[in-house]
Amino acid sequence: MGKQKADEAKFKEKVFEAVRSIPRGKVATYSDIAKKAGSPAAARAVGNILHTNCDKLGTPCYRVVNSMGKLSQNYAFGGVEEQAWLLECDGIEISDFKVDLTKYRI
DNA sequence: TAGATGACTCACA
DNA sequence: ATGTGAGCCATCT
Repeated sequence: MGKQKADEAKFKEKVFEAVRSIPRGKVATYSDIAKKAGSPAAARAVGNILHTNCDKLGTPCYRVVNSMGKLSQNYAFGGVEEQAWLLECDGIEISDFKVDLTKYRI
């Protein structure tokens, strides 16, 4: 029967799945991921989950940016420089550590 | 167990 | 247009 813990774990899994589902050359916002995970208001939780896991090998968390298209301000992966580099590798143009959501947002 | 934290977002002044 | 405040959800201590 539905345990609360299982539900939370599922949310986390969904978040990762959503992040992994971001096509190459595109980016998504925390709100978008949260929406896909089933909780449109869990943008904050999404960031925490990615931070706790930071599974950059299986989950391209570098394709996740905030609503302003700006990269993580806090310590992530190894610095926004790393994230910007990875995004550029995907063909996304970065300007002042920001991406054009009108162009690259899913 | 409850309280505080944070890779966010929106609304208002 | 810029700055501040409150809301929301999962994780950590």
